[in-house]
Amino acid sequence: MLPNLNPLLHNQLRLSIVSLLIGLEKADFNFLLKETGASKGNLSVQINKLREAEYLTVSKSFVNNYPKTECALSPKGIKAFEEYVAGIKKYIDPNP
Amino acid sequence: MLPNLNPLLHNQLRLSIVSLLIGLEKADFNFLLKETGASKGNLSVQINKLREAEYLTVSKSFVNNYPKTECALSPKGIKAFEEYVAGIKKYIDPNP
DNA sequence: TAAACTAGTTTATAAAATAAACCAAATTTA
DNA sequence: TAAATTTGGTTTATTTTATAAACTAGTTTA
Repeated sequence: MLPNLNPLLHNQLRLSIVSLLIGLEKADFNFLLKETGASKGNLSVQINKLREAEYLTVSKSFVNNYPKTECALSPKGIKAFEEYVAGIKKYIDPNP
Repeated sequence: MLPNLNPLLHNQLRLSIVSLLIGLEKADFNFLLKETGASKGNLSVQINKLREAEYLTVSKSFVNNYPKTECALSPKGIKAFEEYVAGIKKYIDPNP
């Protein structure tokens, strides 16, 4: 039977965030905003959901007097992404 | 930028239905019920959404006095699935 | 003929996604 | 220097979606 897909990752915006972070290891709020095309509100909410699940860590600082929010995947997040990838492949790969 | 994912297919149950039908060309309600593990109500709703989008055709008949609902993917559904597969691969494939 | 079963559909509720509205601090402009 | 604008977000309200529970309609079995 087809495996369950982690509902936290089976969402376009959250999957985008994690997919981008997998390649980058670290990214700030505005980078994610531009790359995903999401609204600020939606991005903020989804980053928080991933943070609550401990899939990523969020560090806030001030750079040039402005607040700066940076995100980085945690090992837990990397593992969840890898499992999600293995799972979705069963749905999309006709020859497993 | 990462492509948008067809929201109709980016749902576990509907993706399961289409994924199963891609391999089978035709399947009845109870087969899909067993293979997906969904509730009857949920399966009924999601089949109807796919039918409304013309991703699959539904034919109803009577076999051994009982109603029988059969589903088959349409060319439109096959195309949508192929596009979805191409899209999600950009999210999960680190080396495109 | 009543109980249980088949094969679904409809509907009510819960959860999720999203955008709009908001906020505070910094900066620019008039 | 006061008002307007921009930055970098968060909170909240609304809409959409997903799901299960309840229901329908008919059949079989005891």
